[in-house]
Amino acid sequence: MTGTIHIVDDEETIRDALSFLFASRGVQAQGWPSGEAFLAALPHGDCDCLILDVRMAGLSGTEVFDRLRAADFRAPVIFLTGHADVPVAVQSLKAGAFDFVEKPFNDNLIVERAFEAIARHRAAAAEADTRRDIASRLATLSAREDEVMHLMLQGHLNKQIAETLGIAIRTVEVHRSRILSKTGVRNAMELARLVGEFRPLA
Amino acid sequence: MTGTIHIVDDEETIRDALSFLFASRGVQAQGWPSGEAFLAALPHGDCDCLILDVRMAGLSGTEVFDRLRAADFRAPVIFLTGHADVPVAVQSLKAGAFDFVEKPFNDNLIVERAFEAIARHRAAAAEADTRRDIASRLATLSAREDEVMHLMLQGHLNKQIAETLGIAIRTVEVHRSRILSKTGVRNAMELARLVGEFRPLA
DNA sequence: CCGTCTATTGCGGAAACCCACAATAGCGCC
DNA sequence: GGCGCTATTGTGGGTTTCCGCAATAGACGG
Repeated sequence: MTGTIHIVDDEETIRDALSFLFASRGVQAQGWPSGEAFLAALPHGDCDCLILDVRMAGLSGTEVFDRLRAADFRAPVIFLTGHADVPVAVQSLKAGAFDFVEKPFNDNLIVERAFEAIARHRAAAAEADTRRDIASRLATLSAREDEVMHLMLQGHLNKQIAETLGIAIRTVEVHRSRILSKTGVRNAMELARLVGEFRPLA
Repeated sequence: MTGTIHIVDDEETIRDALSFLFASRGVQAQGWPSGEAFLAALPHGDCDCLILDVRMAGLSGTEVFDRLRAADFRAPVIFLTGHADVPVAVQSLKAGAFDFVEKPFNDNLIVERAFEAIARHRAAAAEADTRRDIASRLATLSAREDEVMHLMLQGHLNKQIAETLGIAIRTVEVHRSRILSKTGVRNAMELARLVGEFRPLA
């Protein structure tokens, strides 16, 4: 497993222990003594997983989490907590946190959770790439082409689309051809697959 | 809001208070004094939401939850807990519980959570219905028809499918026609939409 | 004004799709 | 054996799709 884990905890012993633990597992780790310090650096691209303590001087873990979400931070967040607090745990999980681990924690457990979080993050990033690619292709379509595409995807014949839009069949054919060309597919079925991957066919 | 909520808690005062609260909001409620009693009755179809206490004599709430999941019980489960226990809360949520509420709870909060759970349950049930309908249609296809359908959905021409399967084009046309007829769609595009709703196009 | 792009349209020919009508063969079940 | 179902195939005719070639009109920006 490779990747980079960031650890935000105001207890230096925890930061160092976790950094050493992850380094021994082949993962890079960087510690931050406060939420403020981490937010000031905010390494979007160079963070595969964030381990975040709940209770800290200054900004609390949950406050940091709120700011990260507002900043569209996508890496998975594993909370550490030394004091049980069910509502905070429940709310954070429902808000998208990856996990909640109590201190003192088992080394194997924290590593396993972190590695799973990284794997999930990787998969989600790949899917986001695909969606971005498809979106950029669809963005090249003119308004009319977009209109024709939706009718195509609903299974309408060219003559039906022509009637609906009040244009000639030949015009529909031209739009169809340009849609397929711009999106890089060979036929309407491939287009359906492309758009289906992007979002549910509406 | 209509529906039926079941409440499992060994404290009679809690059961009665919640039953009364929900009845006053137009929702039917039924109380059970133990997990064992609820599991013995196990009202699959007549349960839109289950409110389940964590700490009970006999089977605990989480033990009941495990058994419900093993029994393919689909209604959303809201846990009540009077003693904070973060690992239990985290584990239950990750296992699919809808929410975790601490006692003593605010009436409005519990009602709001329950109503949202019911709404989610309804939406999920409707989606499951759609998937079941589609599955039953696809189940009517013969092995050969299924084979042809997949090639169709990949955008292959009839002549290509014929070559791939080593059969005549006319045979491919016959299979196509039967596939559309059996699935109740008008053309290949509608078929793609149907299958796309069922599962991602592979 | 000129160039670029989109939207629109027509003609004619080729390819692809669709299907009624008809038939044979194989398999499984009663 | 008879029946029902699936798989397969052919013929001929109609419909739909596709596209090269060609052209006009409008909007926008330099």
